[in-house]
Amino acid sequence: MSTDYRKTVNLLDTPFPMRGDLAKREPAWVKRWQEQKRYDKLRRLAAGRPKFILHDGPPYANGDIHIGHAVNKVLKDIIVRSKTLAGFDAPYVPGWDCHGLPIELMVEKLHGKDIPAAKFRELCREYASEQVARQKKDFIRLGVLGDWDSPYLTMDFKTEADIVRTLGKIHENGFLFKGEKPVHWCIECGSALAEAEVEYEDKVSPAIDVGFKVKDGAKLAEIFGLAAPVADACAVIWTTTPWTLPANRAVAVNRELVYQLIDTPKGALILAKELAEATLKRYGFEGATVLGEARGEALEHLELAHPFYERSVPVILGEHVTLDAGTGLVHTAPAHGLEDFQAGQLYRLPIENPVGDDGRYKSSTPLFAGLSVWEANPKVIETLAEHGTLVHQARLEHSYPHCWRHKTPIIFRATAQWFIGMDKAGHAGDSLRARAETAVDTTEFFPAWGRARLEAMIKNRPDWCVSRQRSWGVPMTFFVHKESGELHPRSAELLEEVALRVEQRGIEAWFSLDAAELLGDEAAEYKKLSDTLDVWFDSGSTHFAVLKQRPELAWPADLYLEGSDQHRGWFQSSLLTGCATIGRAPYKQLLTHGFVVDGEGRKMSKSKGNVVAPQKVNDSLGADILRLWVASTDYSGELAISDEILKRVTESYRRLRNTLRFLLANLSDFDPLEHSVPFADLMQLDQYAVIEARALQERVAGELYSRYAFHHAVQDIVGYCSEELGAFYLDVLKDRLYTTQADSRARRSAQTALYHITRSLLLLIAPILCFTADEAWEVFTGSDEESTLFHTWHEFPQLPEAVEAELIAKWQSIRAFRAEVNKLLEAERAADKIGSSLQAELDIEADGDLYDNLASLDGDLKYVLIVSRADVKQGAQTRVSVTPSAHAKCERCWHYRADVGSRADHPTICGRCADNVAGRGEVRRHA
RNA sequence: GGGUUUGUAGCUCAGCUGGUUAGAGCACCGUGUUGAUAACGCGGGGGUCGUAGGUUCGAGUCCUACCAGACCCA
Repeated sequence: MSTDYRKTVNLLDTPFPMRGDLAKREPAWVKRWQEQKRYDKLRRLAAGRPKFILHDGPPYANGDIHIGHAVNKVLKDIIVRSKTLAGFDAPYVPGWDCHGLPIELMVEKLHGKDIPAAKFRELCREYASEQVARQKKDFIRLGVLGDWDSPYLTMDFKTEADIVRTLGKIHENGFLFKGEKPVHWCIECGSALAEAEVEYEDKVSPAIDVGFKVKDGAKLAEIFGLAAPVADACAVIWTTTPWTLPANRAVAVNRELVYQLIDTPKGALILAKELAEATLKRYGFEGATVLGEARGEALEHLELAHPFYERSVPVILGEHVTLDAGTGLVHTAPAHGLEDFQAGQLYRLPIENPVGDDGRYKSSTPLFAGLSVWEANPKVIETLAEHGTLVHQARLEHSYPHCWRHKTPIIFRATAQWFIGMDKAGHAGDSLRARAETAVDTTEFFPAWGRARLEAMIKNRPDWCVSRQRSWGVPMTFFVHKESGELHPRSAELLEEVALRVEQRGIEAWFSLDAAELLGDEAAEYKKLSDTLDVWFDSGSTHFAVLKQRPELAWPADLYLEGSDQHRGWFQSSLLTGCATIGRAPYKQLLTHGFVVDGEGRKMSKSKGNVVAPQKVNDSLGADILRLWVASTDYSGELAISDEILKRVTESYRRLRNTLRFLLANLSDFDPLEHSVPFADLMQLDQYAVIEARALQERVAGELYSRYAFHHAVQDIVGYCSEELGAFYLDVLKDRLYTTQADSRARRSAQTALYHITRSLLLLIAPILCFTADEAWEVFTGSDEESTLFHTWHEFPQLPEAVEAELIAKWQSIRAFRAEVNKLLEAERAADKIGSSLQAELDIEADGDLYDNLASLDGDLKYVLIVSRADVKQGAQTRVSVTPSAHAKCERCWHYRADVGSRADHPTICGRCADNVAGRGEVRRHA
């Protein structure tokens, strides 16, 4: 009866299972790691290191997280973890954006609409808290490491106070001013509406064509190339809101369009050429004579008479003028339309708004004082007719904005608003736009085109209107003089007093404040501003409210990282508040990622049914798979996700996991303190393997992680596991690990190399596969208190550079040779001559360096090639002959050797195995 | 319509300043092994480099137009 030699082979097991079972096991790890307070422990460990501050862009506290949130948070987490491993103190304080309209709308939906303001704000606060809790749970489930016990919320009292202070600082620096701007206005509500509160419904309106008489007939003739001055000529506009005519300040034409002067029974009319025919038909003036043509730009500054007021209005140019409807000339009332307003700003037209809060003309309005705008419509038409300026009238059913609450038509109306000026010089003498442009210049962008995008936006953006007429928002805590409308001269000082109160009681401190408390007798002359701040101002101020305030953080941040939509959003609002308060951007680097799309590159939508929920991926495949998907995708464009893609990601994960499993198993009887072999004494193959591992780490940790090129890191790591380890080193190493004596130099040398490789590899994957890395790390270190986070990149041993260079060259040549041998072996296998490569024996001829390299391995060459015999002779050219071995197979090491059975007491095994089992053990020199 | 941006094997990605037969991992096919075994090794097939023009001795790499996407505006 023969011995069971399998038991003499070093086949080790590991508690690190082949299947991760991530979806099931991750939640338990999260729980345990939280109980161990790993984030806090890490803060203590990292104290004193150079800081790396990634400032979290606060997600809006409404709705469960979607895949885009997951991408964003995972990328941030990979960075925080990789920076930690790189030796930085990288605290991460997550945040939430808590004020604003969407929350108001949700609360109205849940609790109804007629709730007193104070109670309403309380409900909003409550709702936001619930949303934060829900999102937080999902973020934590993703493995995101951070200060989840004390995140920042824009509705924290302290934060609210600091948002107020930010506004104060901007005012002090001279960038805040009061202006006018048309807003959606509901007469019923008596207040401004946000876009989201506007519904479009059909409405019947009067549609009228109005003539604006040209004042200078000679100039007109010149423009249209006519010989004689034209009397009685009109520029004709078309409008469905006659009530806005009292506020008319101009007629807009398009620079590019061609206009005609046409002789009609109502005098000469100016119309856009392309619309002339249809328009004249409408008027019943078919067959009229065209007197001349001119481009829109020629008409600029032509003086016209207002259709019923003694007022002269100019022709202006506007790109918003199109051929969609009307006459190609557009009535422009800066007080009643956004485009009109913008055009008006360009031409410095008066914005004067004749309509009051109640939708009635102010008493100062000639002809229409006291009338509501709806009552005014027929009156205006009447008046036009009287003045002979009504060219045509009809009725039109069209889509018109309505109040979502009252279902009544709304109007556009200029109201007093507060702006942060872009071009107005601040007290320091420079404009915010200039500051912002400099700030963009000095910021580093990932990817680089982010700069162009932000630059373009800064260049073109209008003044920032920061005031809103809402209730759930940070108040603009200013006192305004009732008569003059000016801010209180002691605004800065008063604002700080208010801020101190807000710190204690939140924004309610302002809303419930009695002005007399701060102003004393002056209170009668001033009123509290009731406006709130644009929510973008809230999040745009977090660099001050969070980075500047929390001792563990620092200003400016090293990095902001958000989706590409935030060039218009948070990147910009933060840049502007940073520049307006402190004079520079609150970040040094800006990283942007694309949006998630489906496998076909289409955006996700419920209606298309192509939405991938992160919660679902977590619960089926595991967060590490989701994280690996994020990491292996090039985020600079869109990130595609689909079942197929996730399946491929899972395959990569398996490769990594199984590699780790093999490494851990073969290290399970290795104690680095006790068994390590000095690097210089390692077998050459092991030295080579360690050098390759070090090269990987240098590339991945040194270069790719610092450039945030995670998808390249994943490719390199997976490639390394497949090529370097699976296909070469580990495959070759198996014989030595399994068959040599457990504590032999040969085996400990291999294990020493594996130890370096494993430790390095686990730390390299740790930023991405946070669960798997720590699961493995606990096995690797034998402690469940341990974490990859508590360490920095592996420190590798080194040989003199020249020695290493020679070694690398040598083994590269051996591996190239090995690849050729594999092809030959495959041919033999195909010809049914051999099965396992160990059935083959090789007779090799080689010359030059190759000969030297192969010959230098002596008897160890066969192990490198995984054959039973490999003899090398010097020859003129490289030649390899493969022979199926004629010898018996050693039952223990599976090599086919002549000396199988040479020892009587071990008849079924080869000589070296006998030596390993019952002797002093074989000696390996090279591999 | 404007600004920014993407399009290389079934999937995810490489291909630097233009230069020999366009690479890798995974998937697929064949095969070996059964001491990484719902794993691992070996070999192999697979790409008109979105389309069409152009510049050049030579273009995936430069230019133009177009097509199909993405983000932000209008």
